[in-house]
Amino acid sequence: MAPSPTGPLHIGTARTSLYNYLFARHVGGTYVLRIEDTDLARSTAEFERDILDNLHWLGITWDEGPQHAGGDDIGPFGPYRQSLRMDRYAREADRLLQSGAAYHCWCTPEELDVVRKAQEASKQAPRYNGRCLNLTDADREQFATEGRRPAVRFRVPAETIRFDDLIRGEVEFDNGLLGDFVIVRADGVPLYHFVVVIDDEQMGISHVIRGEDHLSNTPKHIALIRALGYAEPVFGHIPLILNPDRSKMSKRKSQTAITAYREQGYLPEAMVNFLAFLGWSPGTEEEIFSLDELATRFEIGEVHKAGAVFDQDRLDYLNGVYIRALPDAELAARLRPFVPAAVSEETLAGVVPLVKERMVRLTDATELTGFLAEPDAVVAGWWTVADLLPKGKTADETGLALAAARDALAGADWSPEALEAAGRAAAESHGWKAGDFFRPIRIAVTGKPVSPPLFGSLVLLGREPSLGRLDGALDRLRSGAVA
RNA sequence: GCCCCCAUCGUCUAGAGGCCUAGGACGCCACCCUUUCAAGGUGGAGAUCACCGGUUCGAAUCCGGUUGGGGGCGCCA
Repeated sequence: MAPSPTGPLHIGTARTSLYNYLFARHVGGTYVLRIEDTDLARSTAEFERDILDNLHWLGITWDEGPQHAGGDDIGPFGPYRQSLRMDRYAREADRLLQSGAAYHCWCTPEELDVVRKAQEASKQAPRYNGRCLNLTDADREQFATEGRRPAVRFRVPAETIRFDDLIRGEVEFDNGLLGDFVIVRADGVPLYHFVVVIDDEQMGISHVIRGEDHLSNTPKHIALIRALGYAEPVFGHIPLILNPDRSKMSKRKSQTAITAYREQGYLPEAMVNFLAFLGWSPGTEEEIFSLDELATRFEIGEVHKAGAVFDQDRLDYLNGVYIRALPDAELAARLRPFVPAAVSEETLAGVVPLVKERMVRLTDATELTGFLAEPDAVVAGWWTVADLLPKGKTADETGLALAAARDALAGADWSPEALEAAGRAAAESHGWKAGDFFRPIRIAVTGKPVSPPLFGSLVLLGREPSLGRLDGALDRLRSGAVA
């Protein structure tokens, strides 16, 4: 797996990492992580940290590579950061230059841009025109005195490249259609297509599993591999994750950062399960799998060829499934970062059984437990007198009912069972349906028409605060405030 | 423009010639349960398997073409 720290861990990169992980674990191989940070201008330590942290969060572990951001490498073929391997790339570039498989190109970006624009305008394939292929020494001297620095271009042999893709089977390209591409920039920085091939060889990579967007880059890599005399790895190109409009999933149209999902309260187990099924299925009707189970079932050859739309509804459903499957104590621990600090450990433990079946994301706890953390005045601000009234009931009628409810509850033991018994008895003697009777209580205490189970909520809030909120509601009702 | 890849319900998918009058899940709708909302249960709508040819006794499954979609063609990765 070779992420580039030019942005936070992307959904697509996470899924590619996952498939690599599952494949490696399934076949008992060695999983290597390499940081592709040759683009110094865009790579940051912060993004590297985000990528490694979130990979850890998902439970994806690797055998070789930097284990933590800024940490030491593990493995015999390091360093595993490309920025630390520049001398190796320079040596290989020299070899190619020596053999004539590569040549210096003195064209400036501006000149290349002009050519490319012209090609596009005349509906031609945008490719290098080979201008620097047959330069004389005088030409080169001239360019040098102009202050130009040459880039290194690979002379792509015009031949048909065939390879057997793990997922797509036989694939064939005509490299005669390709232009010579740059492998080392004028400033000496080697480029992706070049370094990836060198590292794969030097790190003993046997299987390259990556996104389908690299399928048409593969013939370039194979040409380079042959020119360098390397062993050819096996390639597997997995389908892309798509925006709802079926284009490649992008930041512009979808939420792509794993961190964002993490911060919104998605569970890593749900994320992994969801991602694994975006492009693969075990061929049965089972759908809930842990990472380990996935690793034992996963077959790279079963991966689909077509892209898969990222369906947030399905992720939400899976997240709910995983939340409900968590033991209460475990859920409480995971909820801690998402509930206000004002909510005590005891209250949190008590609230878990009440909210467990009502959550899609961990962040839902903030909403569900707000009435426990906020002061009375804030909670009172969440509703109006009109909200209090059950359908078809007047303010006066509701005031009478709420007063009766308040008295009944005040006279009961402060336990869910006793409160419910008292509440139901009061509702019956008042002649109201339980649902109508409980509505003003619910709103007065929790501030909202939708809440966790009422009597458990009352117990969690406590007797005095609960009765206080009921009294406050009664006052507002009696003062005739119409809102 | 050129090259490559792909194509089963809205979405994720099962399906590797007869088991398919195409199965499951999400979402949607209805009902049940129910103190709200969920969760759960039951049922339902939803796919002429992109289209057209061909092979075959028989095709969603094999072959060809068409159409549609996607990806690539950077001194980004």
